[in-house]
This record gives sequence, C-alpha cells and structure tokens, in this order.
Amino acid sequence: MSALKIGEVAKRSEVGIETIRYYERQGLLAEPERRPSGYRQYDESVVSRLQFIRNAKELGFMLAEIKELLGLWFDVNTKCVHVRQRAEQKITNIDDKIRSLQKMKRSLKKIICQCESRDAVDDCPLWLGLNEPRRKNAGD
Amino acid sequence: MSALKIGEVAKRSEVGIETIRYYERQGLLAEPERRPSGYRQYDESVVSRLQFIRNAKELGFMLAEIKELLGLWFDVNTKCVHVRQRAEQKITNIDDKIRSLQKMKRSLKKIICQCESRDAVDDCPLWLGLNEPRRKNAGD
DNA sequence: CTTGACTCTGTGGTATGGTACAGAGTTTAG
DNA sequence: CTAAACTCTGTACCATACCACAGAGTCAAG
Repeated sequence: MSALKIGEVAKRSEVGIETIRYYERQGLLAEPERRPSGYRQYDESVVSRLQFIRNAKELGFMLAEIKELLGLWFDVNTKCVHVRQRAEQKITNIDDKIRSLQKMKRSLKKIICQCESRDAVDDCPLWLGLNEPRRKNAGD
Repeated sequence: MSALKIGEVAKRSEVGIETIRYYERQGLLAEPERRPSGYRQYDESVVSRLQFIRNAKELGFMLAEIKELLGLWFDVNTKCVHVRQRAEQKITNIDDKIRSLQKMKRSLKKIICQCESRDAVDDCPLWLGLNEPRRKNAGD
C-alpha cells in the first residue's frame, strides 16, 4: 500500500517537511492527492524523486535545472528526441564544469610544487590560467 | 604608473563597482589606499585578483572558499606547510566534485541510451544510481 | 473523548552574492 | 568656475534555497 503522509516522506527521503512543500511550490514535485482534511497523500515514488533531487543538488545543479532534468522523464513518453537533446546539452555542461575543475586542480598542484621547491611564491604568476584576462566563451 | 580609481578597475576586470566594494567588505580584497577625498586608489594587481575571483566563482566556489584560496598566496610567504595542506584539501574537494559530476554524466548517458532503444522510459529505474537511497558518505 | 502528535496555510527570517538607489562630496575637462 | 562624471557611505532590495513559527485544524491511541 502507498499512502504516505508528508512526515513519512520526509523521514524516508531525509528531506525536511518544509522543504518538500517548498519543492511543491517550485514545481519540482507535483501537487499530491489530498485527504478531505487537506492532508497531502503521497505514494512511494515521491521518495525516489526526492532522493534524485538531493543527489542532483549535491552535484551543484540548481533547483531550476533539476526541475528540467526531472522533466526529461515525463517528456520522454511524448517526444523522445527532445529529451535526448536536453540530456546531451546537460552532458556538455557537465563536461565544461569538469574541465574547469581540472584546470583549477592543476593550478593548485602547481602552487604545491612551488611551495616545495622554493619556500615562497612572490613571483607566482597568479596560478597560471586561473587569472586569465577573460575567456571569450560565455554561455552556460 | 598605477593609481586606478574604482571605475577603471571595474572596467578592466569586468566586475561591477558595487561588487568590488562588496568584495572588500567580505574581505576578498584588501582595503585600498585612499586619496584625501576618500576615493579608493588601486594598483593593477587588483585586476588580476578580481579575474581570479571571477574564474573561481564560475567553477562553483563560494566567496568564502575563494577567500581561502586567495589566502594561500599570502600565507605562502609565512607558513608554507599550512598552505600545502590547504591546497591539498582543496584538491580532494575538487576531485569529489569531479567524481560526482562524472556519475551524473553516466546517468544522463544511460537515459539517452534508453531513449534510443525503446522510445519510452516508463519503467526507467530512475536513472540508476542517481536515486540511490542515500550514500552514507557525508562530509564536504 | 481526550490528548499529543501531526498537518495545514501563511508569513517572516536566514545566508549567500550581489544590485540599486539616495544624497552628499570630488574630480576634471572646457 | 561650472557642469558633467565620478565616488563616497549607507540602506534597501533581488533571487535562490531553504527553515521557523503562529494559529488553526486533524488524526490516532488509549
């Protein structure tokens, strides 16, 4: 059977009650059934959805993005191509983030090397690359 | 010569004037010299610093983290070991972020595959992994 | 039926990272 | 010297992503 009250959902998904209602307002969760009293009635699936949101959030996605990501499932039954496109877009996006992080990592390693080799970084060229004037490569 | 007014710095670094003052308040920029009138007087170096901040921000670092990152240079002249430790910490941090992003990427690829193979993902197990109950692996 | 736990809506507060004035003083080109 | 452009401080406001609480109603065990 599946008729969870919001508190149960909160416990199972480890997401606060207020947060669940917030996600509902933000459109990340569909408005659930209600008892005559007004109590929300959820089924198990919402727990997975909330876990997905948590995980995506940890990866640095904003709620708006997660909403889109979640949308991929539901669109999928209608227009598969669009889903694929958006998913591919997200992957490109993720790749960019990864590349930037790797760059940052290299810079940090460099500072560690300098640190080992000479005891001072007075003439450090601001971590090469990280302080580039500005990449003409805008666009999320 | 190097006696830039805040507006010049803003133009060169492509960071708003208000933002520069905000960074100063937040301790990301040292308080600059002042003319008798109170006008801030910067030298060129602040432009690199602002560019660094911009780049780091794009990588998803928070201002507090960037502040620490920036601190690495200045500490370096005093206590090298601490710098190395913190830099290594940051690298671990970055590695975690990269791993998470790669996981997300794999999940996205999976949805693309499902999309190609069957035209509907009704029975999609919520992108395997992304909706895992919960990794017992907290900690930044 | 009572009582404590739960839920409802609505409002307001928190932290982060800014942006936007207002009102006053300063600089600088003509 | 004047006037436009610039800067100053301080406060207020925006979005994001929540959390807290008030005051009212609901549920469920004993």
